[in-house]
Amino acid sequence: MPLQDHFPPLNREFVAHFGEMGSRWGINRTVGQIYALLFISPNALNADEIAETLEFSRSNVSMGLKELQAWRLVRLRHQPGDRREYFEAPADVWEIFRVLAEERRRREVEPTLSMLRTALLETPKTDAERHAQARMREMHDLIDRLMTWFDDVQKLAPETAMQLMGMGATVTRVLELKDRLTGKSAARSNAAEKALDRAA
Amino acid sequence: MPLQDHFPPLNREFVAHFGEMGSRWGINRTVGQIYALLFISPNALNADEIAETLEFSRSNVSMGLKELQAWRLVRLRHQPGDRREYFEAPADVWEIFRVLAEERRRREVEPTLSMLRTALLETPKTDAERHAQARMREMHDLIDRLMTWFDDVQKLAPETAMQLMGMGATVTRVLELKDRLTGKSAARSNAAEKALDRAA
DNA sequence: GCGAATTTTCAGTAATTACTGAAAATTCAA
DNA sequence: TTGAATTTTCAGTAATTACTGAAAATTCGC
Repeated sequence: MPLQDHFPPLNREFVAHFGEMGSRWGINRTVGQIYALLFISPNALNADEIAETLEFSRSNVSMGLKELQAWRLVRLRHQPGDRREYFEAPADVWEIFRVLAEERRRREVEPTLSMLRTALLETPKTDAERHAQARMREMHDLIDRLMTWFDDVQKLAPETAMQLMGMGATVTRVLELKDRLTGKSAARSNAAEKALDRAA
Repeated sequence: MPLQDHFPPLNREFVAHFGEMGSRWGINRTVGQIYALLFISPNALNADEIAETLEFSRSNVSMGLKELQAWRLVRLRHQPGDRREYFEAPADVWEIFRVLAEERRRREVEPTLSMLRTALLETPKTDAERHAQARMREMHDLIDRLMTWFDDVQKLAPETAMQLMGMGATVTRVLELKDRLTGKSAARSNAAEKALDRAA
């Protein structure tokens, strides 16, 4: 009886969903499915088990696992008395999020910032270039700010970061205090009010 | 003399970069390039101008613009005395970020949450399903928390949100105060210290 | 309404990306 | 070492996605 016969409908659907989602990101369908399978699996799986469950070729699984390792999304283990390699997804979902964010940043954000910085060093020759450079500066500054801030949040210990999530309202209060001290008017939004209620 | 001869190197590179980046996301290369071109353009462009500058077919530009409109990333304008449609990217980079985040959420996060919620309503039949469901709950709860918190931040007015970016350290202080009041130990990270210095 | 200007659609084709099986490479126990 | 077990590579092919030109649809001034 092949393994995939033991693959329950609930689990199948989860795996299928991540296959679909994977293709909306740059990640391909089968890589998404392999990751999803590992994520919900109670124990580490070897490549043959994955291939049999998902009905992919062994070589496809090998390539998929390589990509997941490049993303640092799966961990390699060895079972005593078994030469095969077993793979698992980290247990802590917050860690998974953190790793994913780091990798996307390294692969997408940093090259973009670097391109922008290079472009900003050039002396514009025409009006078109002058305007383009001004726009690039706006983009650069936004990304740079988002990243600096994200660093601050991300480097906190998981439980502190999770705490932070429930505290948007408190943050708003701090800003208001600062505004009051610096004499600016603190226009408190409706959204902030709701967050305040939830936090209370 | 074709328009693309006036397309300066600085601008070309920016457009090319966003083409590459586009394909790393689900977005295709030409859509990324069209958006980049509109982003750095000092004035709204019509489809023919875009097609000529980027050397795409007119129909390709038409499809690309449709997709950008579906993402709410471009705005349609009309010039007096001209029947053609002109397109532009919003000037405010923070607004662009907000719209992008909203769309990705609608297209990717909400369907995932919905799938997870459905799966969590099922009664697990096997151990495999029981474990899978527990993992799905962890994932659901993380995403749900991230989204709630992101709502709070996002709904603030742009300048307030931008202010917030510079205040990771203040947030940490608030958390420490809360910890002290509730008797927990407040392990303040090195990263938070650095953020504090920067904010001061 | 007519017709020129403009945009959209879509079938066909090109380009890209994904997947497979077979063969090569690696690993490790004996 | 040898060789069985296992993993990786890769050339060929399948599947998917992107792009084009031509035709259809729409829009709007007259």
